[in-house]
Amino acid sequence: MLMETEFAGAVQVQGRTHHTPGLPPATHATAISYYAPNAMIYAQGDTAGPLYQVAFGAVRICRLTADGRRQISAFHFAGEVFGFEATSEHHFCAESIEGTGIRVLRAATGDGYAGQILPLALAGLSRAQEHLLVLGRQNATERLAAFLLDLNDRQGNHEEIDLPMQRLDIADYLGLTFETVSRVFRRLKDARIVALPTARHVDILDLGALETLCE
Amino acid sequence: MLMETEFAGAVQVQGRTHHTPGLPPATHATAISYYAPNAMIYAQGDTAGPLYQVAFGAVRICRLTADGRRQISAFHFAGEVFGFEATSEHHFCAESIEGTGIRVLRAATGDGYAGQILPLALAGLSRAQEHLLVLGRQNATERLAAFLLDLNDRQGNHEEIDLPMQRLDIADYLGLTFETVSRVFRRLKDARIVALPTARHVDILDLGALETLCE
DNA sequence: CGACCTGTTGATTCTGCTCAATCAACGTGG
DNA sequence: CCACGTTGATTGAGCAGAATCAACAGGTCG
Repeated sequence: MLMETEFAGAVQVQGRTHHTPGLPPATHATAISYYAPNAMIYAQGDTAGPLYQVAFGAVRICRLTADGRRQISAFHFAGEVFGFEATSEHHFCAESIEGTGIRVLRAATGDGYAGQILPLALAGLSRAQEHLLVLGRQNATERLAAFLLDLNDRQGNHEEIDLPMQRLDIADYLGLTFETVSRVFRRLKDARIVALPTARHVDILDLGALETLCE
Repeated sequence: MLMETEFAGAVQVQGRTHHTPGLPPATHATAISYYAPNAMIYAQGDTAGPLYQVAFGAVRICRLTADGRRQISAFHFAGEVFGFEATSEHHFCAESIEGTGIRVLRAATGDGYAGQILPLALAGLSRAQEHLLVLGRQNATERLAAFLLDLNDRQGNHEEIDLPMQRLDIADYLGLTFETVSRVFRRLKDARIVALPTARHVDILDLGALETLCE
């Protein structure tokens, strides 16, 4: 569905004016920067400030440890806003997953906008806390079930999920290995709870069973 | 160090006027409610609104799954503010760990205060994201080391840590069992990295080693 | 004192990781 | 067109770390 041109960085694209979910009121369309798949939007250690909104595509927010382990703290899709930081420095990095358009909203330092930013920050906090429960207390099957239900919600509850990210990204988000993610998909398939027409497309066959799996 | 009277609920105590870390400017001292150990401050499902500040004591923010597993998303100590919610309903519950004094700050709905609340919410988000890395990608030893370093920081870097919470609380915070927490303490003791004069008091003997443990 | 709670330690089990092979899809270049 | 290399995904075998089950010690409180 997206352009697959090959830029290392970003390029300006004409912005559109429609309002997407998560966009604060009184924000006007700005230019959209295009990022090729797996491009860095900001890095760990970069100066923080502006907020970013996904126009199209998908973004992963991740962090690397010294020995190469990676934790993805969140995925962001069209309409969602990311880039909040408590300090002036980014503790995580943001990367495009597929070809992705990004709007830069504004510097987050303006106090007059705090009332608009606060709900977004609180939503992010809530999502992170929810994910703590998954990482701290759920097994591999429950983790993947929770992930699929989350994606299903965010993609309109059509029970047909598009996975823009590869198995390693899912694994690093769920605190598993990509082999385990693959095996759990297999188990869900064998149990006729989901179908996998392709590796990047999931049909939910038994929504109730999936919900039961993560309580 | 604290009163251990036995109230099921809270009782009003005279508030003091000094400023503690994390207290937003222009907030004046209000009455302090006293909570006995293990008292509920708010429950999962309660209506959200006001923010709370720990005057003295310690609080755990936790969530239970249907089958009884528990995840503690955060601990809060004197001066810290908690009670943020993205929706009008609490998704987590807050409980006192020991005898604890709580100030109710104000209804969080006033937009004029968003500029004061936002930094606190962002700090909470940052802490939650940090904890995602611990739960998703670190082993038992690394988790406990990170926990001890965090507490050491928050208690003034004296390398003498006071643990107000029991092993089960630590376990539910770190996504482990209390037996594993106990065993890791043993290993750190055997390695002369910490000493445990009592089960609730930790002396850090080798700060560098502890820091190396969690990269 | 006895009951209970917290914490420690041991034995065993099991989930998910590591290491490794295989396969399919895709792109490139001869 | 096919040979080759690469990347992503799947699957298998064996292992390790943490969970589970269980026993026990020390302290506190009725």
